[in-house]
Amino acid sequence: MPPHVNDISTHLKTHIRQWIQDVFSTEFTDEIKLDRPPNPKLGDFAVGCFPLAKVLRQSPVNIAQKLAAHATKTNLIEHIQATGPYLNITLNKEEFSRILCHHILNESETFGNSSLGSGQMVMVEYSAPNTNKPLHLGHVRNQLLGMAVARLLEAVGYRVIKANLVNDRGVHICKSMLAYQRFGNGETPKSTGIKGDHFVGHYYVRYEQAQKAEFEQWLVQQHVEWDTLEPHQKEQYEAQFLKESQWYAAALDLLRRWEEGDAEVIALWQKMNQWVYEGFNQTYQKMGCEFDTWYYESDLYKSGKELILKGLSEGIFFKKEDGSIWVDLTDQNLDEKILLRSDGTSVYITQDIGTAVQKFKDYPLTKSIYVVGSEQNYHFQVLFAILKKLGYTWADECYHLSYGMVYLPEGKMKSREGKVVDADDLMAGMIDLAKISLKEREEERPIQAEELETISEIVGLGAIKYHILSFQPAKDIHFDPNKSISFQGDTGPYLQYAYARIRSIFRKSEQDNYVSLTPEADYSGIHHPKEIELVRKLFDFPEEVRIAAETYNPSRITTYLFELAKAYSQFYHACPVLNAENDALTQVRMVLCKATAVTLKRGLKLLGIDAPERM
RNA sequence: GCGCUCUUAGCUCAGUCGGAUAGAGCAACAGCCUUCUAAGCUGUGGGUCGAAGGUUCGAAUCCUUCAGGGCGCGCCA
Repeated sequence: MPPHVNDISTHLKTHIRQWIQDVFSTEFTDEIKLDRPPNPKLGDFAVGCFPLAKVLRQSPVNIAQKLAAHATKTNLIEHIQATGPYLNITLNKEEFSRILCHHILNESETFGNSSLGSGQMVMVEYSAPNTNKPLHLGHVRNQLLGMAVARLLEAVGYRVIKANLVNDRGVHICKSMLAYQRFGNGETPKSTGIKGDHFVGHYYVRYEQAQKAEFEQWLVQQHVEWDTLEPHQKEQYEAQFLKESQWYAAALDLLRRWEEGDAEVIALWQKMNQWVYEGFNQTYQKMGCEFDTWYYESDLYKSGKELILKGLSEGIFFKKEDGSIWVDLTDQNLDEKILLRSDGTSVYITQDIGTAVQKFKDYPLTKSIYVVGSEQNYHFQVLFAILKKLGYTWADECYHLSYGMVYLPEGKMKSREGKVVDADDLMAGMIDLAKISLKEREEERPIQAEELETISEIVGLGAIKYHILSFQPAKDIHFDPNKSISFQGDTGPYLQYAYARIRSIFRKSEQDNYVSLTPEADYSGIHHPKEIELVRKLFDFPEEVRIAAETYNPSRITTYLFELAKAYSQFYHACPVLNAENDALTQVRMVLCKATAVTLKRGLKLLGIDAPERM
């Protein structure tokens, strides 16, 4: 085998730089961007000469022509052509595919990985559930995003700490506890056969119902016609009611006793939270969520107070007449924000300040990422600004990975009103649909009962995960449970199907040599446009992983994988593998198939999606 | 009212540093299973990139204004 180029893009960029040096006697130090020409006939790569035009004070068309006239071929570079302001480069397909396939098959599980983040540790905080109700579609988005970003960062070399910050205290937790005290009759998840988080969530709903009934009765006593009120009047009445509500008072009393350490209340709290964790863990396991460390608000809710007092003594914060402590962020286009109440107790952001500091004490982090919905954009601006004022230089390395709201056809999800898509229901529903689809195909593709279960789970979950992750994080999702997720077209199962077809080819080959197949082959047979398009797509994967990781955007990967699977499906249709014209062509197409399978599996893995051996 | 954000085909979404003719999927219509899985492939129709200005050789992309949607503006979390 002739000596070959290790890194195709480095080879191209080095040569392009050399040509620029030769023709214009100028060293071009900026990044050279390799694009793809709009029409494959123009070449495999394109370089726009616009950045050069500025430096050289010549038209990009001229530059492209001069470079093309001077450019020299190599083993890899077959043809260079100027088309308008673009320098189009056509590679020798035998070399291109040979180098690439060797690389992919040798790398295998690590294809696409890089070392951008080596030596750096980053924390990704995600999920952040409340322990009074089950996980819903909003958590699903959060968790899929958190896991995908964690995996992407690992792929580019970061050491990643996945953290869960559990909201396990507060009046909302006490509400479900109170309802359980009053209606529970000693029932347990075990005695009722209900998953623990749903069991507790049921009592939270019972509380809300009871308080709502009390409210309606109260309105009658007040002689108020609710429907005729203006919004601000409604707010006034609601506030007034909360002061008089027996139910709310009882919940607050439980909270007070919890904070005092009342043994009976603590025991109940621990028992009910334990039920919830058991339920959450089932959901986490099914979704593929993992955590390296857990933070609990019950441990942290008083933290941050000392930091505020220290900041006060240093003149960073100020005290108002009533004794409350504030920070003035108006110089940063933000407002004044309260940090400690007049009675000296913490507010939400006080605790977040303490927790942020704690994370950096616990781990030598270089980055700290918060996966939290866009409704808290302002909160995090304020939080990071305060940390910076306190003098923490790492405040600049804190990043709010904000994601858009999830809307149902009837509007925003409201858990208090039961207007949610439950995470467990969603997954079970999609798995059922996948099972139905598999059964419909049972005649052509017989399937055993056990395999039916595992494959429908892989496919159903794949459909959800792909769909949710295919949106850019910042964008809102309008989700229709009945219509949004399908198994056809631009979907998770489409990618899984491409993978399953490859595995099927290997099973049908003389001996299933998927594992043992080496990249040794005669690549001179590669010439079909669909083969070449597939090779081009495979080449793009590492760059896509890099961009997705740097921008915390898994939807780059969904888009890429769909294009890869589409290129493969077209190849599959046009280019017989086992029935190719000759054995050498079969061999090299097998290599292409394996390279595709490796890449698909690796890409799906980054998204937390499994690749089924058959479907 | 103030701040942030979004608006691309009937629907759901891509579109990298401003660059070649704005792309997919779904839905609709027309084809393809005696060849490796038809959850697939091929083809057709479908666009004033919310509107108007501006910057630029060049704007879906940057700036301004406007319209419409969303989120936030608690001694809540």
